[in-house]
Amino acid sequence: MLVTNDLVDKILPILETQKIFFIDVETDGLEPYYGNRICGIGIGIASGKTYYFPFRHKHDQSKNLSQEYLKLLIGILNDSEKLIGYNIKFDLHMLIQEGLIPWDKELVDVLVAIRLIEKERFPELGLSPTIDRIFGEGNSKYDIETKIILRKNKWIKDFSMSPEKILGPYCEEDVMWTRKLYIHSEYEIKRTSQEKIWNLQQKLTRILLRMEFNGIRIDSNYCKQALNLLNEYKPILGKKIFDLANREFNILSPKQIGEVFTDLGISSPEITNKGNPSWNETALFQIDHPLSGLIREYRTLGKLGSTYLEPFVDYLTLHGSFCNWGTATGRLSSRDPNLQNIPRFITSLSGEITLEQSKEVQERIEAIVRARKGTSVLIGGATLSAMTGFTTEKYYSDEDSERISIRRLFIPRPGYKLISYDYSQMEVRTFISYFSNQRISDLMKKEGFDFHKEAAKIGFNKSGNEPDFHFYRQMAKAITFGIIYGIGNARLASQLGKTEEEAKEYKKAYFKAIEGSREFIRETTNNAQLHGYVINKYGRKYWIDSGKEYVAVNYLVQGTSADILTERMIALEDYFKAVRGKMLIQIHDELICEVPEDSYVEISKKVKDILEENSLDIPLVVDVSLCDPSWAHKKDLVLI
DNA sequence: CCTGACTCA
DNA sequence: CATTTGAGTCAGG
Repeated sequence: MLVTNDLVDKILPILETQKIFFIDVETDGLEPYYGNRICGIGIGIASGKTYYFPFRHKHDQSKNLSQEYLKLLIGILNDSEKLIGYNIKFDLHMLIQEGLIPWDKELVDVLVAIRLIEKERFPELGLSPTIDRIFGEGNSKYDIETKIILRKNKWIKDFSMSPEKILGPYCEEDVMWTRKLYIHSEYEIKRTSQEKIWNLQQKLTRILLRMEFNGIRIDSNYCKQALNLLNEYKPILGKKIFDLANREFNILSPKQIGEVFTDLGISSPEITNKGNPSWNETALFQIDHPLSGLIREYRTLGKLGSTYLEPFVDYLTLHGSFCNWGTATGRLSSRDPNLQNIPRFITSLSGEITLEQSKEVQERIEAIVRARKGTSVLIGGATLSAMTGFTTEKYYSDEDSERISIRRLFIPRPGYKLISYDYSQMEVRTFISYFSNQRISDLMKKEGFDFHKEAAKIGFNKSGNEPDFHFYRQMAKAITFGIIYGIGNARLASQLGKTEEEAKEYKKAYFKAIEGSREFIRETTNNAQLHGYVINKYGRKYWIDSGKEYVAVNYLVQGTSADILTERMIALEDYFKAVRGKMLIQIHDELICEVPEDSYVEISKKVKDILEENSLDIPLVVDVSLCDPSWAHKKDLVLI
């Protein structure tokens, strides 16, 4: 029902009697924190009745309800107990701009429920494709027809341009279908015994809403400074490349890079997934020509600028969005911007050749070289320039004006400290928990326990003091991740820099050392084959295609880890409410938070305890670091 | 193995 | 001519 000025006084009292609402808002754009606003609100109630309240349609403003009524409606929503919507965080951010206070309400995202019950992972997760899948093709006709009208009239980028007569019924259909999907998914979740995981996911929605609402502060001065530095240096580097190549070309185009190298008589040592010559980092590492190092450098700078500096330069606070739907395993994903892949390394602009590098950088290079041992031309000092034509490093210092750290952009609000809480070797611990290896479980309770070191000791019969022990630790580490990721023997071998036969031998020794691991993997794969699904420790069900059973172990380990963190974030919510702490970013096994600076040490002690506790009884260890004054300055925080 | 963003063609 | 699409690359776990 389209709510008009003569109806509104009769309808609001009906809504006042309700505690649960289905909601869908229409807006003039997608960015609630950068000026976009609601033009109308769709509301559904338990009986199935739906209403559309137009407030800011530009087409015929006489049909809009006054701002007084908007306030009254928000008041009614504020008195409710439960709000249900499809991709509900978007609607809530918009409603927050109008005064909605959702922080103690039950918030239900029907999209999240749908993802738990659909066997297949469909790429189309919008409301209309979903109702077609679940209730039959053709049910979303209203959506297609409305979108055609909107597009034809150029209203598609700003729905508020359209008349309420068009958008109202459309919005009400959305609300109606949201309700139907909700009823359906409630039933299906019970039928597939996923109540536990659904309960966690539901609570997580409110936490993610809060994180997105909080946002994270950006040091825009540093951002501008870094961008200037980059823009000064990039043309110089470009010119160097053109001089060496004896021509101008688009350095970011793999195709054109290929042409340049072909003309120099150099062919690619790698191929892409589609079988074309590849010019990625691994390939360039193996090419003994000064161009390859410079191209790698140019690409890194390009990425830094276009992905991590330019998009942030006009903002003081970044409000990304975290999705608790969409991933195969139950992890979160992050977008607009993606805050889960902010570079850890620091990029040096001077083009210097640095031989002394941090352990982390060394390992990175070693891994690449090892992967191509035998075919690599990377032997001896002559090729070092290709390898280290530029450097990336781990530690940032303010004095160094020739280096750029993206994490340096991220700072706390005034009055707060930025703290990072990191799970130590979380996936490994989850992996071990699947086959109750008591001996390792006991060791894992100790602070600073290094699983890879231990695996190398017992797997390869080492004491830990051998000169080549580092090598064996790397082997053990590669095998552990290889197993968790479900990679085949061939890829493991290439990663180890060994033949397939040798890799198998290493794996055998490993399985023998880590008692129970082989049986766990075998059983999991068998279950996937037998039933077509596996179930993780929280009851999350993963449907697995025949022939892809090797993903099952990864799904269980990655998914259970993700669900542990979800459970712990829920546990943190109440405590943070009491002490004014804020969760800002989750990166799978790490939580970046803002904590009041006057008591950050005491609070962090408690947070560590909360995060280490868990209902699965896995011995988890959380490392706490202070990021002061920025994320780039991350340092261990000793808590006594 | 699980992601998302950007660029080119 | 503008917009969409697939491939390639690379940032994180």
